[in-house]
Amino acid sequence: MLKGTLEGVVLTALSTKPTHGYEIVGWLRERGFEDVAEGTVYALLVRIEQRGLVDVTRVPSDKGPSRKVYSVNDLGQEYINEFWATWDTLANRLEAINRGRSR
Amino acid sequence: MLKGTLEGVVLTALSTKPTHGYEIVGWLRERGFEDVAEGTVYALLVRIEQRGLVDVTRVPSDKGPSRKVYSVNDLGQEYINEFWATWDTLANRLEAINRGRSR
DNA sequence: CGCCGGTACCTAGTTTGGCTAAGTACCACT
DNA sequence: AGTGGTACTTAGCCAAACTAGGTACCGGCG
Repeated sequence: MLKGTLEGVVLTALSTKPTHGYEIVGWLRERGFEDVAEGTVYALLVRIEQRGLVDVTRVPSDKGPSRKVYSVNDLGQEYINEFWATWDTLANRLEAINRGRSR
Repeated sequence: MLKGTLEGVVLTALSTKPTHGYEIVGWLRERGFEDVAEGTVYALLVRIEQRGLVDVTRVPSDKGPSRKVYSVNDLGQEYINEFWATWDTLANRLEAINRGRSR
């Protein structure tokens, strides 16, 4: 059911604080997305990079291999705004249906 | 972004009133899902039937070919409950992230 | 020194569930 | 006979999740 929302979520995370994939995974876990696979996140990051929604810089780490730090650019910010707008209308529609259902 | 939610929505619709595919499409259109393709709905109906979430009866129509009327069974109702539960937690998580984002 | 665990990233292949774009067929009405 | 609304079906595509690995860097420990 998550489909499509993960991208918006990750971009939103990156917009408040540019960071790298491994940390994003941890950030997601803290927010209830426990069973999002690492591979999913990395694939997603590749995708948003290819679409030009984020800028990337390599940053060395003292605890392991160098990190790819992603930061949201203008196009990405635009995407984020649209994402939350569509999320909002979808949530409203669903809420209306949920209220009307028989329980 | 709709992915996965359509099923729950359609099943919920069917749980309040058993009906056929063509009417479901209209029902969806009235509730903001204007651009859900007919093919999508019929494919979805086949899916939920194969999973045993609905029972089907053929009902003749005086305006066209006979209708396949779907009604939600116990298993389907269970699915609906789970669907709204997961939707709820997802919506809460998203809302929390949305509140926290920089605008 | 070697290896283990944590950090960090990447890939191939599959499944799911949308989409388009057709086609079929029934019926009423003109 | 043809048109338009009703009603269902199918084949094939694509995005985005998933599984299930692999690679590599680093510090610390025996």
